[in-house]
Amino acid sequence: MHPSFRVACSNCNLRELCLPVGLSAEQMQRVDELVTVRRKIKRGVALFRNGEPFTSLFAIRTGFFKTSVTTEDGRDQVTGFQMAGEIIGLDGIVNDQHSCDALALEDAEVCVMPFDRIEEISREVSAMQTHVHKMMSREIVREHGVMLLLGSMRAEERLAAFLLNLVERLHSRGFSQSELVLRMTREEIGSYLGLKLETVSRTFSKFVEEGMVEVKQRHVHILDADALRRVVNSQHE
Amino acid sequence: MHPSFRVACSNCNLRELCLPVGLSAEQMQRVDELVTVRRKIKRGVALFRNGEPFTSLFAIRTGFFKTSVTTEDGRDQVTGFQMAGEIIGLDGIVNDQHSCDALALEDAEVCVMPFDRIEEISREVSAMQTHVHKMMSREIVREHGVMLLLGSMRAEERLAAFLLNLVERLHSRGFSQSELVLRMTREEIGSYLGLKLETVSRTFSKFVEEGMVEVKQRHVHILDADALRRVVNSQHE
DNA sequence: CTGAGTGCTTGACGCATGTCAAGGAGATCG
DNA sequence: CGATCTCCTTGACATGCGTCAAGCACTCAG
Repeated sequence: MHPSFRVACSNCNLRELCLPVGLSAEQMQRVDELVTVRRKIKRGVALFRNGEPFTSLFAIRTGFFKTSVTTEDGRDQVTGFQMAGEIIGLDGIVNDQHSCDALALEDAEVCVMPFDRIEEISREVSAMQTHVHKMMSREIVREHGVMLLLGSMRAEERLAAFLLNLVERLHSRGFSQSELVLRMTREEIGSYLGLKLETVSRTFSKFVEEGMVEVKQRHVHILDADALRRVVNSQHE
Repeated sequence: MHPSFRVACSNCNLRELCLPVGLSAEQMQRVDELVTVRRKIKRGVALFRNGEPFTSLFAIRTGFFKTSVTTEDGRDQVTGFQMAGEIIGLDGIVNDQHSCDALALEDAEVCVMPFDRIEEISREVSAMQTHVHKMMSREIVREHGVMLLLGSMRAEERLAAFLLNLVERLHSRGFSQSELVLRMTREEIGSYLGLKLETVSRTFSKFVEEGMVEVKQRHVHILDADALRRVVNSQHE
């Protein structure tokens, strides 16, 4: 936890993902005071855990995370996978403590954004305020989508939607629209999609048989994205 | 849409559900400017629909709503049921348009809270700002719970969890902890829980056989809440 | 190189839930 | 009061996914 160089959001290449756009120089200066610390997280290590006090949101600079909720009786549900430019920790605001676990699926670095400072800046810079509101609303809408997926889709539809979503988010960050490397296990995908790992594996195999994707362990090559889209919209019902 | 009397949050008996507590008289006065209009919604009528421009959040004063998302291919998912004191419309913030439908399941009245005014007051009254953030975070956490339910629970567990949640929310509003009237159909419950209406019906019947509840159409009497809790925590896995 | 560990695939089988169908119970309205 | 409609219940059957089990494919340590 030794920021070897001055952190400045204004110079960050992920700026437009984490922060509002169109700020004046003066406003940008205010916002630059937001992130004072970056934190490196090794693969397999938790950024935060359920029950820990909430103080900050985290903007992912590099790496890949999963968030999951757990019940006393040992049930476990992955609630999302997060990549560079995305924000984690919003769940902690309501009770001043985190209500899920955030685990790094590969070595990662996050920008620590103390929430009281976010609130302070939001009161002064209304673009920042709007940005925070939209960020939270976006998460709510994302979760609506997951509920739709879990509540009404079949295994193939779920996995196809998952792959398309992942590759789209990667593409918007400058990666390929057809190649991706899964950072999570089949079991974690299954947890997220409400399926068992065997079903995930079988469904991958089925997609391969049908020529829609190539799969080599965690390397996935999407050969026919339209076919995947048709699977998602198969309006089976 | 003719508010027959001056609307004043400061006098509202639902104040502590919709608004921050511990405001000074001066702050309360600011907040009182928030709601200028109340709107009555008849059963079966939409408060808003997917795609409509977003301008306001709505605080439910009386009545009962469901929110649902729909895809082009006709899939439909109920994302929540909302009752007095709860806020709907948060999904609309991110894209300035609503991304779900909100339908009144019984005659209802809502307080219209223009969002630009919410933002304005939030900048001045930090208790209001915090309140808004917590409201949105609460919704995110609630949806995590639904994801857990949809992703990892079996039919009986889902329905038991649903009933316990409903009755708890009603109880905290001064209603019975054991009696409730369902405002939604079996099909709507099913959509919310990711089940078909027949499964919902059969599961109700099973709970009745086992003496946990009495069910007469939409009237439900919970006879053994602990048994329902055990069903939810059956850690079947 | 070898062995152990973890993650992945595949097969056989079972069960929870979906599907289809029939009929009953209340509500609403002429 | 009877007709119609919507909602609900229940049965019989089908099937998608889970469960259990075996073995393979990487990775990493020694």
